[in-house]
Amino acid sequence: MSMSRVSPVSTGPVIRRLEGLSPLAPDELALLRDAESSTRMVSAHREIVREGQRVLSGSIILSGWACRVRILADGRRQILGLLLPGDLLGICRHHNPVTATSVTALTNVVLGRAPRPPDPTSGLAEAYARSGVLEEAYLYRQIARLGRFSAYERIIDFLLEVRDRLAMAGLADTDRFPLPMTQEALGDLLGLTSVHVNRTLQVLRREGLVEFTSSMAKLKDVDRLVRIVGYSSPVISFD
Amino acid sequence: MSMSRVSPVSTGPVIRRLEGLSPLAPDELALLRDAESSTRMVSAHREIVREGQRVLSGSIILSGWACRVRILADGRRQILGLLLPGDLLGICRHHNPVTATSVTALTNVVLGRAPRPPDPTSGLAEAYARSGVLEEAYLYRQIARLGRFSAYERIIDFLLEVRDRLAMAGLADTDRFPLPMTQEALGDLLGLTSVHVNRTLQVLRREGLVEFTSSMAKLKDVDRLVRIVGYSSPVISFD
DNA sequence: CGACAAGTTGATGTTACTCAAAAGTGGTGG
DNA sequence: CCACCACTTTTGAGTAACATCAACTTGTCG
Repeated sequence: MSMSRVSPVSTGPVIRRLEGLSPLAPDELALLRDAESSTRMVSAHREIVREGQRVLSGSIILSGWACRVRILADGRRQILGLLLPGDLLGICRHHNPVTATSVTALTNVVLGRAPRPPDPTSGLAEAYARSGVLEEAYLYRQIARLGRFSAYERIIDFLLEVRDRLAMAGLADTDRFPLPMTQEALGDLLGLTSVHVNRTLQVLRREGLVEFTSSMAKLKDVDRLVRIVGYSSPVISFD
Repeated sequence: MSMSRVSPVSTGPVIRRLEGLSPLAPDELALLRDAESSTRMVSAHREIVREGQRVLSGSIILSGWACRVRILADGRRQILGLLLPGDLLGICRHHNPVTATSVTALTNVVLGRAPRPPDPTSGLAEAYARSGVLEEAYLYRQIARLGRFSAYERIIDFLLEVRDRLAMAGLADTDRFPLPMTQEALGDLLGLTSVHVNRTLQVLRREGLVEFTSSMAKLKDVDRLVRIVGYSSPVISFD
């Protein structure tokens, strides 16, 4: 990835993120801007797609947070992964007609229709492919988190991942970013109870590692957090 | 999927599995049989690919068990997912050059070169695509297992998944199938210590739910096991 | 037979869950 | 503006699940 490209200040999260994944031609940028004109709104807690439903067309998250979720027979809930602004949803990697998971809005969400790439070698197609690779990487990270991390580590690792992901869409400072999730939802994501999330967050605050104010998280010592969990950003390619 | 197709008795696990995913033309079957002639052997505990390596070409597992694995900085190990006979490995969904995870042989493994599908609409391409969808479904299941299941439930759910997957390759009876993993490895997969795996297996045996003999598992009451964890096989499509 | 890996057992410690209630927060309508 | 409501966060006390440590036993294979 070129390090010298300067992004214009005014682009939205979608273009920001996808252009960060692969350089886009002017006509592809135009396609993406079109996507932002035909939108679908989903309010918080509503379902976006239901597990087992046929996939009709791909979408992009223009704003808001959503999650893939699985509800167990006895009501337990596991959030499998997050979908943040600029993330893609329902991009058929061939023609798999059925969704493997339900997707639910965590906040109010605005969806756009993901434009079909002009051809398979276009920058947009490449960006979609890399987005898919990243999504897979987040799943692997989530598995390692749940399997081998303590509550304390899970929360730190999660915060660092979210910061990284939001930064790709231009939505995070180096140390501050929105975190519009209840402690209940955090528990469902990290395999914990909301009570234990609460207590662990208190520890992190008391240690001066993080701060939370009105749906914003602030990481007060990123280096230390990174060292605690051995965090590293996923590598996509060496091009 | 057609229910009336009768598989020949003598096909290997690869053809058995892929043909179950999508009907294959005679020339595609020939390609797969070729794959079984140029093989690579990897002995147990050896690495098959290393995280961050460039992906050269896709492989198929002809025999043996492997796993995607992540090692944490302090040596903790998490097995992210299993790769069983007939499973694909390193199929580029576009040209993602880098592996997201290491893959290690759990037993001696024989790999074949995955033939390139004649064209994107061929049965083989469809089978590869569905195999990818399944792999994703197993990741989601693994997340839910680690996040919301007890040790007892994790083991049951895992056994049912393995039985399903091996059955697709013709390697499982309804109630009996190979399970060539140490309790240590099971722990690394299910986010538990080997000691706790051992104790939980004892409970399952005492309850008459499962039996283990020389690397084979026998499920003695599948219905009850299915009900305990609310198990259901992943749905691929409605074609 | 010997050696090494795998499985088993016991005692103890820690992490995280459960249940229940209190305190804080934000939105809505009178 | 205030009263009310639902939701979220916080706190406390007790408990269950799982980890840790260390030893011992069993199996496997040269």
